Amino acid sequence: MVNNQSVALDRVFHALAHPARRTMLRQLAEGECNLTELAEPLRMSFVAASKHVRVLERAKLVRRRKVGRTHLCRMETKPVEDALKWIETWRQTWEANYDRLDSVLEELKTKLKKS
Amino acid sequence: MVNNQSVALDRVFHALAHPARRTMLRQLAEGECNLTELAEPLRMSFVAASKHVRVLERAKLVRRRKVGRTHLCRMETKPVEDALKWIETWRQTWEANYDRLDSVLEELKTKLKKS
DNA sequence: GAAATAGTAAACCAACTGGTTGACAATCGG
DNA sequence: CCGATTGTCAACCAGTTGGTTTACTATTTC
Repeated sequence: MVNNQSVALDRVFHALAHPARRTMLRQLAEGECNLTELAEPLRMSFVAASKHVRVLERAKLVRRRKVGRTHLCRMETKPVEDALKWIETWRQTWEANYDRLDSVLEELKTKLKKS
Repeated sequence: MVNNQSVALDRVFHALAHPARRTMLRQLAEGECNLTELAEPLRMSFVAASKHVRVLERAKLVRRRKVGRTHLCRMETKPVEDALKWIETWRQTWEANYDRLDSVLEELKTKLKKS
């Protein structure tokens, strides 16, 4: 059935995996921009930049609002929070286990010193 | 010059952008595994799984240790922490700006009520 | 109404992804 | 030594990504 939540995560992480899109997201964090403003700092054609915006939209990291002939883009934070939540759960597991591992190693080291 | 830090982030986010690799990472958070153990829960050939492990290695999320004929994989957390740090910085910006936007909107609403 | 601006759509391309199969190498257990 | 296990490598393939160019639409501005 290929979980929906999983597909959403796929898209978010994929969206974050390109420097041009991360640049856009940092810019969008400052506030709404239109496509021209988003494309301007990038060393690529306007069309290419427009495609990157679409990737961000597919990941629901960006919502678009048409105002006259310009398309204003606004950042959406929820999908990022979901991604962070996934990482956080994962982190809890590894911290539990790796901390345990570390204390086992520490115990071994202490025992070795005593012997 | 295409920043090195940026390439590292590209790889980490790309590594996280596939469900099979996330499954592997969740499993690795429990402790070291060999390739067979990592491949077993996935509905794909062993070779395909092995390629996913290589993607995780390229992102430095996994280190490999050869023990006899088995390859033990261990998770590395630093690259994830770096990725989280990037998101955190980004979040600080958007919280600053979107909170400000929200209070501006709140102020407007109050003024409207009064008039 | 004509020119400039903001953006989409379509065609194309090289490179990469994610999967397969088949053949091989190395190691372990009897 | 032989068979099973663990894993690699190479070739192949269809689909996606990330970029280009060229042509088009829609809106604003003069």
